[in-house]
Formats: sequence, structure tokens, C-alpha cells
Amino acid sequence: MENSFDPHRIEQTLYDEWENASYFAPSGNGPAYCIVIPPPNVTGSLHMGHAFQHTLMDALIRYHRMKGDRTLWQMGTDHAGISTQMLVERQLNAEGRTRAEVGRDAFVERVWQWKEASGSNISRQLRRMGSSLDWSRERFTMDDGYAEAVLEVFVRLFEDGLIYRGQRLVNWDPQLKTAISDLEVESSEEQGKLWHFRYPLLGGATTKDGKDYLVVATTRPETMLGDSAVAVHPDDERYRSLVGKRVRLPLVGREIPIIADDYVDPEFGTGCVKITPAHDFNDNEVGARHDLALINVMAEDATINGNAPAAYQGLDRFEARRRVVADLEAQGLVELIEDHKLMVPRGDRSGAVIEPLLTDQWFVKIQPLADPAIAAVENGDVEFVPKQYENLYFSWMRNIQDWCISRQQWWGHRIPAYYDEAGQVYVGRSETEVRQQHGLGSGIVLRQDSDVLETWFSSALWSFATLGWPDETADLEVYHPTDVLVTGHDIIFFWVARMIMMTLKFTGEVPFRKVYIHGLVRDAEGQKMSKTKGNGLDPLDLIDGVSADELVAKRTSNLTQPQMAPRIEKQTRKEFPDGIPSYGTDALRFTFCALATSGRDVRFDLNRIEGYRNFCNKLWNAARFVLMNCRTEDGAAVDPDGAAEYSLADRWIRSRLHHLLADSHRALDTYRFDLYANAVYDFAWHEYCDWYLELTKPLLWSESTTPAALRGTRRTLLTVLEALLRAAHPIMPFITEAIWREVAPLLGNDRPTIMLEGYPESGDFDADAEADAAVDWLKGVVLGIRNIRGEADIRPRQTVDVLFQGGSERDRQLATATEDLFKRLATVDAIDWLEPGAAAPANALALVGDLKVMVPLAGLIDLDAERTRLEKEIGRKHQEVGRLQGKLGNAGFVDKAPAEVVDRERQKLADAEAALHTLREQVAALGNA
RNA sequence: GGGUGUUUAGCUCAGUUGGGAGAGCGACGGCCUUACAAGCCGUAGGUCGCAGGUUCGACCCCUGCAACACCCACCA
Repeated sequence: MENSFDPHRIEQTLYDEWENASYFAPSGNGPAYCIVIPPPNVTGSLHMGHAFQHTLMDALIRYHRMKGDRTLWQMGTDHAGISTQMLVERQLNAEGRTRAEVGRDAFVERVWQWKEASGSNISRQLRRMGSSLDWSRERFTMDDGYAEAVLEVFVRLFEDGLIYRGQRLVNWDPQLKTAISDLEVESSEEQGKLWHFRYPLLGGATTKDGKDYLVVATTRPETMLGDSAVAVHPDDERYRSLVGKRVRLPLVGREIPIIADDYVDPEFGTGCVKITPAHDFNDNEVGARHDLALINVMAEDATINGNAPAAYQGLDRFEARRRVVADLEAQGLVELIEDHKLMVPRGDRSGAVIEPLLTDQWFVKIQPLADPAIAAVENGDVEFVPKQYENLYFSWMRNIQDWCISRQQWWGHRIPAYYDEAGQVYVGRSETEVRQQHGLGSGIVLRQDSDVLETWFSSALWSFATLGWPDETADLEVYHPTDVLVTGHDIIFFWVARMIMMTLKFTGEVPFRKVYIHGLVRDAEGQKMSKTKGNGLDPLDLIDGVSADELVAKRTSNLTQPQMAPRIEKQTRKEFPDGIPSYGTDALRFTFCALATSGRDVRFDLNRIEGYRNFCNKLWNAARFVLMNCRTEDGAAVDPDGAAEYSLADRWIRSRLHHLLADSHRALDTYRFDLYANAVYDFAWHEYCDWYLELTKPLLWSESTTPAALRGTRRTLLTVLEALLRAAHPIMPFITEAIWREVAPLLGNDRPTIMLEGYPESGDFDADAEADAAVDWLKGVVLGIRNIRGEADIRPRQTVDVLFQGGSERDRQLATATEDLFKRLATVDAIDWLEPGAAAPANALALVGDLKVMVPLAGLIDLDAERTRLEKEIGRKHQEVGRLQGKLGNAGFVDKAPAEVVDRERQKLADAEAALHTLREQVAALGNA
């Protein structure tokens, strides 16, 4: 083995071996365990969120596979309708062509080509993460079988009356020229204006203060071209008498009524609202209540259409706004223009301002689907981890609106609806089926609906469609419901909720029993990683390393706002002046696990991954040490047979391993990846390496060690390391496999891979309270000496002598039993015992219980330095005594606290008082020296 | 406007049913001690956001407040 760990030497070849040997496929007859991957965009690339998520999933998958479960991690990708279409369209535009020129069929063909060409990108990246996905079952949301499932679902929902088509006001993206769902609209506060316009009253009516016009306020002047009414609050005294009267709509000339509606807030603005039912969701409802006309004045590209006066037709909506304001101003009808902050809705893909627009769309009637889905979470069939996300789920589900599923796009599942020339609509699995069912002869021309389904409609079927539905497959029987869905809180509504609804409807089962919600990955400053901000990290750059120049180039290329480039470059060079070193996959995975505290967003900090890269190296070197001592030059185990005798240290480390395994199981079973990672780290570094390996050295290197004792220690070194590797494998698969293949044969295990070994159980190793106590004692004594040495600046190689005094019989026994260990760990030469009461030479003192551990000053230790050290200790003890006295002096405590707690505190006080007394004596003795 | 989460060492975060707080990184001092300088040894850092309350006892439970973050919502 090399003397430092090099991830690149092992990762790729090990993964290829695993995959070629089909280790990722389910095997055995254990209970089924299944996770479906949240399908990444087929043409996308791996980002930090994926890497995080897949690390957690793979840890669970590998854990369960090792536990013997019949484990399936279902792979698949998503066709990602809008974003993929946008991408290909941009490619076309770069070639100077447009989607319209190319035509639908050719365009879709081109998207398929792009999918084939780039789809392997994400797969390759997932492999680099070590993800043990079953590639042999890979699915795609538009493969033939999946398309059949989508079709089936649509038709059945239609037949059940849960899908309908209607003309409604929808969120319209004028740039993409498609409807989008409520969820795809992101509103943010922007600075705008509030325009106050005068609408002249008709029939000689006047307001209370004698004006012959009403003043309405609006943030969207251009929509006034489609106004159908002016509304006031029914109780508003100012306007009550005007209700039922009419105003003349300026610029248009239309007479429109003044109506009364509760919707109006009399406190806001003038208390008069223009009502535009075709261009505002609220106005639309008001319009419906008052039977107002819907006057649509906008085309699909948000230009003004033929329903508006000729002067505005063809103008873009923002240009129309300027013209409307200018024209009203010219007529003296603008009362006031004030600055106003408002929430502006934008499409999450295009960033374009969303226009409420009247169009024909397909909708899912959602309430009948939502009710059982709410119940499934209420009754615990589906549980969220952490639990509080259930509230988020409930609050959305209980106010859910019908779901607009049609998109005016080309890439996606085409809606299986057909129209005859009269516009009559028929829904069926195919045109042939439609003709048969409705007796439509070949003479009747049918035209298929040109819209496609929104992507989330098809991903909602993910858990069961990937397992073969609508066929009744064995996979569905075995793996469905799946065990856990691992995902971010940002897609609970988009995906999780819809999956629960659809899966219950079509399989009668929940899609998964648990939903583990992880946080979002942010940068070291807590900012969301984004292309625009140029603060994103590529997981592969963390694995392989990247130069500063390359990183800058990546972050500044293809920016939507190229003017940001200099700032991004400056920031990047400041944060990563030397680029990013290569850390390897295991270190990256370990970092993600360690950061995965319950549901919180995580800040990704290079210091963390560096620490875990170091941990990998530590493990690697611990293995080298073990192999050096347990393997002969020709690769065989040293002295493998014969009786073994186990030392205190051997028993102790096995006991610690017992506790590690208990903790690991508990952590993994409760999705506490951070606790799992910490437990592994702490055991490997601070118990196995820091103490156990050091404790074996005197024994391994001593001439006088018996063969049986040597065997015991070698066997323990190997056994514990081997179990540790298995315990850590789910989190760091590559390094554990590489080391395991060296170690396992020495224990007589010639099986090929750690992946399929059992996950170690705490019951495999005995807890040993006696060994734990003994090593704790030893650590106390050693740390006492080290503290003296450190504070007195005694060189590490300079040996010291030690005197023991006082203490119990047990202290004497332990001191004898651990003498060699103690001498080595604390660099001690001679040990002597002083009789109780005997005078000690001037010394530096450490207390372990009531045992005095003394290092004679003997010119090594400065008297003043020792006095300072003792005073510090006395200060601490004094404080402790005071605290305990206060507590025990409180009658309430002594009376009401449990007796065992009181006893414990009394014991602590006695110990502290005794220690304080001894320390004070010691200071006095130093004074006399 | 409604809701959720967060606030613990210089930084990033743990803290399991209430019994006077831990880790990693960083800082400081000392070491190339034959697994590992990506390492070893030692040290110093905290009124647990603020104010009340419950309790013998509160980082933990309750109330209020503040700051930050996020989600939802129709105020033109």
C-alpha cells in the first residue's frame, strides 16, 4: 500500500468491477428494500444537491444491502419538458433557426437526439459518486412502457371525471407561450408604480364631494383596455349612491357599470377598483359573481389584440402601458402616480412576467385525489422525517386548487385527446380506440390535441410506473410500496404530494412509507448556489480537483447576465486562489453525511471536506500499520492459528466497537447520517488509532510477549479493522473496499467484495465494562502525565520517572497490569510507589481519583510553572466545590431530587473536596521546596 | 397578512426522557516519536439570542420579545 491515500487509484476501477459483477442488482431472499431515485433531468448534469441526496440514498441502500435485504435502488431519468425544450431551442437559435421553422416532428426528433447524446453525462456522474444504482433497470419518463403508464393514467382519470378541459384564467408565460401551474410561478417584490386614473361618471352622477369622475388605482394600466366594471365596497358610504350607475372607460369608450363587492378594501387607495376579469385572478372571481364580460385584450405573446382599440393593437404589453398612461395624461385623466412595491409573478424557467390569460387548458380535479392523500399522512401510512414537514404538506393539500396539466410545448407526453371538425373532444388510448369506442368512421377527420402534459404529471407516477405498471409485475408485488423517498423540501408540492395522490389512486398503496427531507446545499456563506451568482461548486471538481482558471471559466461561461462575470471572477479567485484540490469521492460523501443534520440547509465548507479527506488518509494508514504487523512479506497472515490470549486493550477496543455498532444502527435507522458519520469518525480516529494502535505497540514490539498474546492482539487488530470497514462502507465505499480486500483474506475470508458482506451487528462484539473502566483509568493517568509534560515543556523524547502514592487496591492492580502500556504512552522510565504518608521529593502532581501521580521536578520542571499549573487546577476544583456545596445546601434539592441524584452529587463533592485539599497541600509543599 | 425553522466556543454545527455543555475546523505552545506532518502531544475559548414563568434544579418545558432564513397568500 502507498503511504498516503490516493482516491484516484481505486475509485474508477472498483466501480467498474462492482457494476460488471452486477453487485447493484437485488439479490437474496431477505425482506425487500427499495428506494426510487428522484429522477434527474436526463440532459442535466450533477449538482451539489444531487451529490448530497445520492450520498444519503446510497448510504441507506448499501446499509440495507449489507443487512441482507433484497435491495433495489431504482434508476431513471426525467424528460424535464420545459427545460429540455428550452435548451434545444437555444441550440437551434444559436444556429440561426427557430423552432417554428424546423417544425414539430423534426424538433422532437432533435430533442431525442440530444437526449441520446447527453443522457450518459448524468449517468457517468452518478457513477463517480459511487452510487450503487441498479443500472440494468434504468427507466426514462418517456420510454415506451412509461408512456403507456402515462396514457393509461390520463385516460382513466378522464373516464372517472377527474380530468376536464375548460377555458379558464391560467398563469401564462408569454415568453415560452405556454400555461404553467401555480407552483411554477415565483413571486417576488419589485419596485413599481401605482397609477390613479379618472373614469368619468355618466348620466350626470357625481361623487359626494362633487366630482364627476371616479378615481381608480392600478399597477397594470394596460389592462384597463379590458375593464368590465368599477367596484366599490358595498358599505362604503362615499360611493353607495353610485352603485348601479355607470362610468365611461377612457380610451376605449365603453360604458361599464359601478358594482359593489366585498372584495374591495375601502381603506386601500381610493376605494374604487377597476375590474378586468380576463386579466386578473381576483377580478375574474368578481366578474363571475356579477356576470361581467370577459374581455381578453392580449394575445399569446402578450401583445395587445384586436379586442382593444386599434391604436394599441399589436403593441407589446409594456409599450401599451406607456401609451395608455401617456394618452390618459394627454386627456387630463391621470390623478396621481406614486411609487409602489408590488409582488411580481415570474415563470420559474423563463423569468418572464406571468400574464393571467384566458385559454383552453386541461385540468385535474384535485380534491378527490387530495383527500385520501391527506388521510395517508394523517394516519401514518406515510411519515415525513423530520415530522414538521407534514404541516407544510397539510397546509398545501388542504388548500389545493385544480391542477393545470396541459403545456403548449412539443417535448413531452402528447395529450391523448382527439377533436373532430366540430370541435367535439374524444379521449382514448389511441386514435383507433377512440374511433372504435365512439363509432367514428374513417370519413371523420380527427386531430390530436397539440399540447403535452406537464412533466410533473408523469413524474407523479414514478414509484409504480418504474416497476412495470400498468402490468401487474412481480417487481410491483415485491418492491411497492417503496421504503423511503429521499428528497429536498423544495419539491414536496411539485412531486411528493402529487406522487402520493396518483399512487394511491392507481395502486391503492402509498408510494413510500417514509419521506426523508434533507436540506438544501448552500455555499460557505449560506448563500444558495446558483449559476447567476456564480457561487456554485461542481461535485466532480471536489472529487477530481480544479484549477482556479478552470473554475473561473466554468463559473463565468454562458451567463444570462454576462455583466456579472468580472465580479464572479474576483470573488472566485479570492475564495479559491489556488483552485480546489482533489479530495476524492469518499471524502465528499463523508462530508455530506456529516452535514446532514435533521432537515436543515447545509453550508458546504472546504474546511470540512479537507478534514474528511484527512480522515480517509488516517484510516488508510491505520490499515497500513495493521497489515505491516499482521502480514508476512509474501502476503500471508502472520501466525494465524493456535490459541490466542486477549489483552485488556483487545477487550477494550472490541467493547468500544460494540458501542459504535449500536450507535451506527440507531443512527442509520433514524436517518441521522450526521451521528452515524461522527460515530465512525470518532471510533476510528480517537479510539482505534489514538489509543488502541498505540496500546498494541509495546506488546507487538516486546521480546517478552507470549505467542498467544501476540495472536490475540493481531487477531483483534484485524478483526476490529475489518468490522470497522464494513461499518463505514455505506458512507465511504471505495476506501473501505480497497482496504478490505487486503484485510479480509488475513482472516480467512476470500469472498470478493465488502459490498455484499453483512453489516456488523453490535452483538458480534461483547460490551466489556471492566475493560472500559480499566482503559479509562489508564487514559486518566496518561493524560495526567502528558498534561504535566506539556505544561512544563518537557521534550517528547525526554523520559521522566513517576511516583504513585495513595489510591486504592484497584489502583495498584491497574497500575501493575498496565505498567508497560503506561510507560510507553506517557514516555515514562521508572515507576515507584511511595507508602502512604511518606515524604515525596519536590514534584509535579496529577490526581486520578485519590491516586497521586507525581513527576519529580529533578531539574526538569520549573517550580513557578508548576505552581501556576496547580493554581489553575485549584481554581477549577474550588469552583466545583462551591457549586456542589450550594446545590447540596439547598434543602429543596436534598428533599425533592431523586436519592440517587443526591448521592451522586454528594460523592462528587467529597471527591472534589479531597482533591482540593491534596492540591493545596501540594502547593504548600512546593513553597517549602 | 398567515405559517415554519434557526439563534450554543472565533467559524460550522451536535446536545437523545430536565441533573451545571461537546465535536470538527481555526487559534496558541511543543514535536519529523520506525502507520500517518493529510500527522502527534498539550493549552486556551461559552451568562447556551433577550425577558419572564414552571421546577429542588432549565440549553432542554411554557409565555412574550428580538434578529435572521424560508414557505404560503388576491390587496388593486
